[in-house]
Amino acid sequence: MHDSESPPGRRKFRGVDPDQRVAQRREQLLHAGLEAFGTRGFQASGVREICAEAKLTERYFYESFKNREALFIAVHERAAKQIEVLMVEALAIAPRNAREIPRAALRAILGTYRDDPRLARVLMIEVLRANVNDTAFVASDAFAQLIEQMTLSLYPNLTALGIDAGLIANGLYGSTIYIAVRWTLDGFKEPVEQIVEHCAVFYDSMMHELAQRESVAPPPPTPPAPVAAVSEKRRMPRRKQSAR
Amino acid sequence: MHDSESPPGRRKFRGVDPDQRVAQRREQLLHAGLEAFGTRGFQASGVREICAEAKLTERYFYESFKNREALFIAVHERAAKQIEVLMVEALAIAPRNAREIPRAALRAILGTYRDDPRLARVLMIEVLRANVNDTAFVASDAFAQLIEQMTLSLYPNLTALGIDAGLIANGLYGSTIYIAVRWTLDGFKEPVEQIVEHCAVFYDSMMHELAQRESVAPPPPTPPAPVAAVSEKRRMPRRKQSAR
DNA sequence: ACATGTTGAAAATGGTCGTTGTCAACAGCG
DNA sequence: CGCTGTTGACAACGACCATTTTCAACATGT
Repeated sequence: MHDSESPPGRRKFRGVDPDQRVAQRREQLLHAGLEAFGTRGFQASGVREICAEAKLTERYFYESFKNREALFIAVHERAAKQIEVLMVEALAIAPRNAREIPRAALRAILGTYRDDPRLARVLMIEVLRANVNDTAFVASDAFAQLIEQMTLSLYPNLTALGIDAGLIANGLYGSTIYIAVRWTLDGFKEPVEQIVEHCAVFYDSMMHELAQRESVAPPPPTPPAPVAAVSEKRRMPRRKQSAR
Repeated sequence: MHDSESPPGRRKFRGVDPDQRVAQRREQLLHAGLEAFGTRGFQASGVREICAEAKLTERYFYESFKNREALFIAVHERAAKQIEVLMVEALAIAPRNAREIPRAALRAILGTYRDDPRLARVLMIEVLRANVNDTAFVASDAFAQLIEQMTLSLYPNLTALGIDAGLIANGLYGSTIYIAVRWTLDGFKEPVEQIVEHCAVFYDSMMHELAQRESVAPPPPTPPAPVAAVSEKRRMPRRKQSAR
């Protein structure tokens, strides 16, 4: 530890200045982390291994990340962001009805998982193994948010029926995750479209079920209503991240 | 390590002979393991800690278990067996129809989880963190088996519709797990019956959806048919446990 | 060229865990 | 009683890993 006195005399190195070099190393570590966590898993990926893969030494690891978990969180965040962007793009050009919206989102997500299984593993499997937060199970990513938003906008008076839209969204999320994980662990044998359709059965059937329950209950029936547009990302932290 | 020559002079101790003493210590370790894994989690439970809780020393740990994972597997197996027995008992006295069968099973399982949250944590959460098997996600316990069996007996010609009953069962399983985990992490605030009903929505809606799809497809329609009795435990290892 | 920032390689530190061993006190049993 | 199995408490060893530190070689720019 140096004194925090003298201006730390920053200097370029091979044409790039310190901040850029740090960012570059951080990038290498993120790549290596995705590769390691996404193929060998969190537990099996030691810091040394990751550094070797990044062609860096441990010193630079701790330059950018507090510890291994911090790297995992960063890798996970980037992967989640990537998936979210792809999903939102797919939804933007999808027909705005209750049948196509889930299918568009599922196609985007599942297709991405098949194209890069490391994302599938990091986002669905390893996230549960790292001590990231106890609530990784709970609807907390963009996909789950969308489900709840969609459910609520389709059937705004579910609560009058004694149904908690959050729980339903969580269950739908779980059904998708479990099917997707099984597909992943099986090595993506079936075509994407088949998995999409199997996942979509849950969304279709839930929509029908909820529509029917509404139709035999108090408020005015709302038949095959078009779902509300997927507007801006309305991030509402459903649950506090357990502060490590 | 002794010579394996002389009959190792076994002797009683406080009225019990060696085998019983070993079994008794194993029992203590299983109890301590459930307590440790079920409250603090797998990662946070070291061998020394578990031994202290069992009021035994490490020597006796390795007498009964090869390592910490082996203990976890044993704890998990016992918990799974316990849940399975309770579920089968509940099903035995439940009305044999598609509405009550899932509810009876869900009531038994969720009630047990609320009465002993350690079981919930070990069976749903920690099992994914221990290196037990990669396929903990995949339908592999008695509950998931029941789901698939029930689905298939209700709608034997799903395959003709291009629907894989195994995937559907896996998805139903996932929806239940995710709802149950959320309930668990929330501290079991809602009453059991409310969670049962939310989980049951998925089973109800799936039954309706599949019935409708069958009715508009080739084979003869089979309206609200009674589900086949839950006969003997037909254990068919769906997937090989990753060895080691 | 010289002082200093920067890098790569690797050693040092500290902790945990699996595993084995030591030792004194105690219990069964001839 | 006295021999030996048995127990409990705990030290000891080696391995592994995360994290920190050292050090010599190299790059920069003045």
